[in-house]
Amino acid sequence: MTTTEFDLSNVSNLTGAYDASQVEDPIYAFWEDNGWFRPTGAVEGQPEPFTVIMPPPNVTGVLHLGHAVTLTIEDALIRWHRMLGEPTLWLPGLDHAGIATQSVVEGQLAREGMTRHDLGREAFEERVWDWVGVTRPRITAQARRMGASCDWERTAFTLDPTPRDAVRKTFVDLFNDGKLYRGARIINWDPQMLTALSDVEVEYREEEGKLWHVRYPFVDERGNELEDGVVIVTTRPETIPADVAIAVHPDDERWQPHLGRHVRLPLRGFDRLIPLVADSAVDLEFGTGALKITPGHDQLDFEIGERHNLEPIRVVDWDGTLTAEAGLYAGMDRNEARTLVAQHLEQDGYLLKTETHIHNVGHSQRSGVVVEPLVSNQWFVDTDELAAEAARVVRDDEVRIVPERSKNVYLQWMDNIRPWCISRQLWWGHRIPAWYCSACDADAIITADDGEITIDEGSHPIVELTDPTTCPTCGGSELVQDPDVLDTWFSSGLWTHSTLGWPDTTDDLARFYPSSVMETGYDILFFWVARMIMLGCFNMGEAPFRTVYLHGLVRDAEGRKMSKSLDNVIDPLEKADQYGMDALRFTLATGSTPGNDMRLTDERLEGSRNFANKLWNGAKFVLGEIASASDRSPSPRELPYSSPRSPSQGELPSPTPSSPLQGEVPKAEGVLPLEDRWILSRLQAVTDSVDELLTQFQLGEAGRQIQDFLRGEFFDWYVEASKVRLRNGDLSPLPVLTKVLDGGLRLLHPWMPFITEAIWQQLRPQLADNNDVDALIGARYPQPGDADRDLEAEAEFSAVQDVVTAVRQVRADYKVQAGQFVEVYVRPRDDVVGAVTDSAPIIEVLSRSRPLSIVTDLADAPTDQIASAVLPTAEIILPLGGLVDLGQEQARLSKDLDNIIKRLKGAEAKLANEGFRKKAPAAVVQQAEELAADLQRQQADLESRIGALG
RNA sequence: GGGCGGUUAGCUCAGUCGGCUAGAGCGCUGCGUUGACAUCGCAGAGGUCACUGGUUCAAGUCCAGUAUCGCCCACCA
Repeated sequence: MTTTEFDLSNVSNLTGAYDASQVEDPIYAFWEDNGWFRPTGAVEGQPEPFTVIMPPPNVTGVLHLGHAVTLTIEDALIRWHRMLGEPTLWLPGLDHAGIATQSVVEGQLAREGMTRHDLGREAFEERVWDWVGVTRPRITAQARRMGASCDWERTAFTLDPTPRDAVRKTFVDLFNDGKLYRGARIINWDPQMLTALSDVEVEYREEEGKLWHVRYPFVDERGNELEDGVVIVTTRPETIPADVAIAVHPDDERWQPHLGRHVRLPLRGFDRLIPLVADSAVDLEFGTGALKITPGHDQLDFEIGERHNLEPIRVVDWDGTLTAEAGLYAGMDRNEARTLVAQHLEQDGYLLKTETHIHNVGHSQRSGVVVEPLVSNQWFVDTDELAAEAARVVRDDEVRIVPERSKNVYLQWMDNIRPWCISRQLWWGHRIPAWYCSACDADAIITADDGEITIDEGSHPIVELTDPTTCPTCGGSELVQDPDVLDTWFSSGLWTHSTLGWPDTTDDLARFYPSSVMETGYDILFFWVARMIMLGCFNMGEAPFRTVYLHGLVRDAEGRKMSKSLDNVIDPLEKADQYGMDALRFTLATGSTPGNDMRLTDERLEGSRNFANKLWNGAKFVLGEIASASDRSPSPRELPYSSPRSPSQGELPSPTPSSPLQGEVPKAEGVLPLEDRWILSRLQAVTDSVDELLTQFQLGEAGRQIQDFLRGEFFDWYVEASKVRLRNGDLSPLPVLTKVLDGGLRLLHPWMPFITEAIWQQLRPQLADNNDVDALIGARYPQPGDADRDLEAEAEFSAVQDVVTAVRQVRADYKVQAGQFVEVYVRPRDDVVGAVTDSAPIIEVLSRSRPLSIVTDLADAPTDQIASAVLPTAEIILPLGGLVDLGQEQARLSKDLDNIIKRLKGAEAKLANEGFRKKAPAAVVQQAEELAADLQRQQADLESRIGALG
């Protein structure tokens, strides 16, 4: 692959700290211009591709934190697999988002004093397309800023020709299969958007309402009202005009004698009689045990009505006002009517009681208004068989859901699924591909004054793959297309294969279906994931992805869900401007575990930014040293500590590419100093762990471990230790510095792609194997088994760290001046596993800035005016002269001793336990024995130290 | 009504297969004008792992229950 060079000189005048704004855009262009986002290694017989189909953002939206999480996680997964050398495809796209987009544009029109009806259907659609023309590039630009390494050349849109064909074919196939039908059912109606909704588009919120106790009087044979009657409770008295019965439980003894009798509607202007029927759906515990049946405005009542052949009456109109059926209440808003009806009931003596009542009220997810259950002619998908298969593939683990617990949520939903209402009375979306014959369906086709058409009951839809021109029944050629559009999730549900060319048989489809991971928020598990699995299985005969990864919601610092009304929405791009995109990504990726919500705070973002800065500066140091070494070659023993051409602060020094470091890191044990062996082994340890974690989708933990390694081990210890060797010209640490920095950058790249690439571009010429690839995005990801762990070195260096920390602690305790020369006497315990066998690393870490000398024989140590420390692997003495206070020293050591004794007791108790010795694994027992022995030695040493003080 | 999740340091959160003294960041205390970095370094303080019981040689981790906060689903009007 030919690539253009990434030139950091484009990144002008970096001063001070890492400046993400100077780096991110050029790096992104560098990747994209060099084709890194296209699937790589597209060769037959290559590893199975790793594919992610991006959840398409709403075309009119702006990128919010949910998208930011999605893009971060998917990009990290994609980059990891790309670096593993697998062919990777990340396919981006956008969703036309029917109802959401239409409501945005209608809002714009409203501000101009218009409605969509003023424009008419065609002009309105044009208007939306214009708007989409503005927003579409905006949202893709935002995704680019995130660093998303997706294949923009394959960008899909749900209204593109291929997804359109996919919708058409799916609709026809479902119809011909009998899984799609049109009919009058009770549906959720949005009286503001004036459209039907599916069940999942209704959000239930607890609200305080009123529970009215209303008496429906019995009448005698002549129709005169009697004193007694049936008392029901209702929350919606305005629907009384639509009542068709009173239902009670068949086992309810209170009402059995009255079954079959009639009561009269207790409302002014109504003398309609309705029967008392029995239905086991009635809860005899609730209220009075009697339920008014209003099939036109309640789901349960509709079902009861069907069982008793009771025709629904529609008393609430599409716009939420009352219909002519409501008599004197006609034309009133449903809430207004509710109040007035209650008032009348009270005045007329039918209202027995009013109580407050907390109940769940359904609101339209989009408009927020209270949903009205209405009987309406709509298109439905019969989901029974689709759901059974969709449940099976998850139950059989053909599709794995992460986190695992979401599997139950999914299955429970699938097992209780109801028909899916897919028609929407909107203009923006996929027009329903059904036609009606003007002749045959003349009665069903209703044309309003403004020319708009609705299709009534009893129609005969013509559903074919190509637009029909003649009626198959009468041969007539006057056909009318269904005016409605499809639920936006119908086309999104096909996304997994419509983006790959389906219904055509394409190479992409063959190669990339099913995709590897579907990553999205758990909040759209039912909306989207469930539908994709149902429709994917139906169309393709195979589940659309192997794994579903569900991430949690991003909340504000107080843990609240972000919402416009709370005015607590955090703009990810604003945060990226402030802290850098890598910092934002790292924060989002490491901020939570799969499926758990996270809070985003400035403190966390700051922490990530500081980590990026640390990395930048650490790399700057390593690169600077490489540059100096190159300038002053050949003799590494004569390396000056300072660089002759010291790079200006903040700028990454550019080592001369023509003089890379000579040689690979020596492999043979014993050749390398301890700290080299240690850091290389630790690098491998982190590599192993990260591989394991990523395989389990634990991106957060993996990212944190890499951070801990780079900061807590590489920069804090290895780089510090390396400085002595750089200064005194011993065996150069540069090969190891280079190798570990390289490894760390590779490991971190999926989380922080920009800064790692920027640094790596400068490091690349120094790498021993720099010929294979010239961008980190395509470099090989470190693998388990790349190197052997060196557990001995890890143990021994750990002892070095203990010694160094102990010396620092003593110095801090006695407030030894930073520049003050101090000797340190160390007696390593060479009889202990992991003991320090060589004092050089201690010197290297410690002597960086604090003059000291190390004497490894305690016999030579002074006995007066000393501070000391006892470690499992060594004993330490520092002659501090007048700084030492006998009482303080005694207190310090006694505290240590107390601690040791406490732990020793615990260890001994454990070992004394017969069960432990018998049942615990031998290694664990041995470990405990060694610990006890260590502690005993430390106890003895401390006691003798304390004794010497007296 | 059913289901799920959280409860670990002052705060926000990790903690993988049950196993050494339970970790990080922020905050806090002390020291530090270190030739990568003050967006920093070093050292330190700070924990009954919500509670009760159980399993186990061993429990933050597994089981049962309780409390509490949150979420999802559901045809109690």
